[in-house]
Amino acid sequence: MTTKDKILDEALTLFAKNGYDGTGVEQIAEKVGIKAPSLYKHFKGKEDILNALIDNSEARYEEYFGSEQHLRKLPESREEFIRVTMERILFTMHDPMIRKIRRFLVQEQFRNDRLADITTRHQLEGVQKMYAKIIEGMMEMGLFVKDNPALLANELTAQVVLLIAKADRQPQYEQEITESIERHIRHFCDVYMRV
Amino acid sequence: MTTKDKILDEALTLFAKNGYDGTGVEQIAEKVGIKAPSLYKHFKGKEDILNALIDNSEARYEEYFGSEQHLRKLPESREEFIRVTMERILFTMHDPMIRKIRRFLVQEQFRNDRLADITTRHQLEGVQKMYAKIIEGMMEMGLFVKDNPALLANELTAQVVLLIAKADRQPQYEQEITESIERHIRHFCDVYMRV
DNA sequence: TATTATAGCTAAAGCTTATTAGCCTGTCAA
DNA sequence: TTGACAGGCTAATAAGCTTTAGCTATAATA
Repeated sequence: MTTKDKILDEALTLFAKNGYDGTGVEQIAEKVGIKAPSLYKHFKGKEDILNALIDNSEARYEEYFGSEQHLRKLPESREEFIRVTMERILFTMHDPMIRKIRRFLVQEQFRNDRLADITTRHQLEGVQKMYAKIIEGMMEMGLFVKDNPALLANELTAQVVLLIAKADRQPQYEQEITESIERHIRHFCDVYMRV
Repeated sequence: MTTKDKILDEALTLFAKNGYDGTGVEQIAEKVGIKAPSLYKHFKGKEDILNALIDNSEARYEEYFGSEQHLRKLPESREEFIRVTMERILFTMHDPMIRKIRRFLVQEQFRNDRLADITTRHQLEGVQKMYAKIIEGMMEMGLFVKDNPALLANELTAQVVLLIAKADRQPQYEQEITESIERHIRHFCDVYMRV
């Protein structure tokens, strides 16, 4: 891991924790193990670090939501659908990098148009499109009732996104949040799955 | 409006726009029309202003979600339910004070436990409880199918909350967001209302 | 009327912050 | 071997920040 990458990594950690304005370049440097002025050998300034992080968030978005990996093997039963969906949600909740990006975006979403756009893609369009495809595939397999897949994907994901956001700010409720999410998914299956 | 109130008002406006750390006491003072040191005749410091704002957000929560005003006259038809729900949502979206509190909370939710708690109440529990009661009442009237009202309320409100958040950061999409919300509510009625 | 409190002001302290200038060392290529 | 460069360092600058001290005028009160 190069120093440049280490800077980005620690900067993201700190921005996620204390926000961009709440984080000093000195703090970042200290975590990296160098002195603040040395940062300027790698980046033009604090804002340059921010922009690099935005680029990374954008790339991460493509990588995670853009791939069609999740389509390779569609769930073939109600229980399998619930299981893989819960697995994906728990992964999203706990993966350190995704967590940091999520917290970072939530706090900085109003800083500029690009951040606003990425936040919407992460929070709405990304998950929505991903599940729309899965649900569409499962409709063709006769597992879901025929309906607008995009609309159903929204019904499924909106609550999950909100509950994950709650877990981010109040980790002490994680247990019950996870249960709420599973309850919601089961309810979703009750309503939209073919018996 | 006293100076103290004016300070709180302008502080909230600025915190909502640029965040707490992104706002200087000098800016607040300037908006109020006084010099920065004069602020200290009214508040012990910047953090004292923040705490007063948190108190206000808490009070505003009670006032808006705690009241049972919305229960006095329950909608008596599908179209009336859609109409009053859309009205309430549009009000929530546009009311300047509620908007500011929403933006403020979103950005500062990680600053301390109290802010995290209030954010959850505003974003989840408040709306959810309010609609749970409305839906429960309408179930008794035979308008909704019998089900768990809290669960249905979640299905209804989660998407609305997410879409309002999107409108906050990307007001240029307000038109389509409003349409999405109405579409979602109609879908909700299709699924859960008695014909 | 005398006095006291309120609420503004200027000046400035004192700290933090981002950034720059300039130096030093080790590495690698000519 | 020499020279260039990458990447670290210290010292310092310059600006910004919050907050305090102390002055003044007005309004309320005894």
